[in-house]
Amino acid sequence: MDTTTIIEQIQARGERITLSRRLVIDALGHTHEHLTINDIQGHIQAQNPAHPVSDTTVYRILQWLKDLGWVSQTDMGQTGIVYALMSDPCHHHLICLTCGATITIEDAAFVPLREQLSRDYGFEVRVDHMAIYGQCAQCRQEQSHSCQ
Amino acid sequence: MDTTTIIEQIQARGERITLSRRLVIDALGHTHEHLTINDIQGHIQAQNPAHPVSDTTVYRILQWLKDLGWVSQTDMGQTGIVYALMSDPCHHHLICLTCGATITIEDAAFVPLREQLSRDYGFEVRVDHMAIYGQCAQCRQEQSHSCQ
DNA sequence: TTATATGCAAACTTTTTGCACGCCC
DNA sequence: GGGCGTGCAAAAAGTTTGCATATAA
Repeated sequence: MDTTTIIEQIQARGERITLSRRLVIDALGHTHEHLTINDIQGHIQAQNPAHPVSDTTVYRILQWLKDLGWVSQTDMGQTGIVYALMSDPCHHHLICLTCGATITIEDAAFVPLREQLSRDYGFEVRVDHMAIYGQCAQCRQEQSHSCQ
Repeated sequence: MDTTTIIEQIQARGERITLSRRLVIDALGHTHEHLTINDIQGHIQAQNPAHPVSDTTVYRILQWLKDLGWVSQTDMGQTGIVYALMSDPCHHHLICLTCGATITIEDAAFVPLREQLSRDYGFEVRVDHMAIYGQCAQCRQEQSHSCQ
């Protein structure tokens, strides 16, 4: 779904669309990566230097989009907190606690878990992104060489 | 595993054990819940008012325990960041984005996922706690009553 | 004795709030 | 025109750092 469609859907719900809101949505829609506040600011700065959006407003717009269910928020640990459009194709990250590497994985791995949580608890998982911490293959190998 | 055993194991690794460190470990070991910095401070205050531990030191001790792999850190959203001993019996939380309810679930639900990530990516998940965001059964039901 | 842990104070980062002004519908 | 969104400045919350002192081994 492109950002124009998203904006139309938001408008159809009676929400007011301003230039600032459009710019934040465009920044999120421009990539499938997950963006920090700084990433969003940087993208707006690069794409539309004539209309900077203050930190305050970016925070308020992200809160509004989260409340509407259009944006997810994820704590990526060292990287900080990142945001993404829920409409993006789903993917997730494995984050290595030893070397900090992030491994992108498809959503398919989570489908069985989601089905189970829905079946057993009636709980509907509503994130387009999950961050899973642990240790990557390389670091596991290196650690096994030392006398641990 | 009780906290005495944990402390012995840490000591066996050549780490220095101080009263402050013992108190933080005791606070974490006293419950199977996940504790915020304030929870830890509060527990120390209640159990051992004669030896308060400064915020600075609690942060440093938690960082140290995380590096050693004895403590997990989880972002619980509104509740803030919580810590728990990795040796505790594993459990996880479903957090409702609508009403804020937290539902505790057993670790068993995650075993297949962990096995798959280990098999497919060589990645070893190392958390004793995962926070999963979504919407609980009751809020799903209530929302379906309105014209959404 | 000696390296390491701690407390205090201050700095720093990130996020939130109050209020006057400006803009979308 | 009226209500809602925005920017600025300041505050608040959470976390980190430097340095002198205290303590475990």
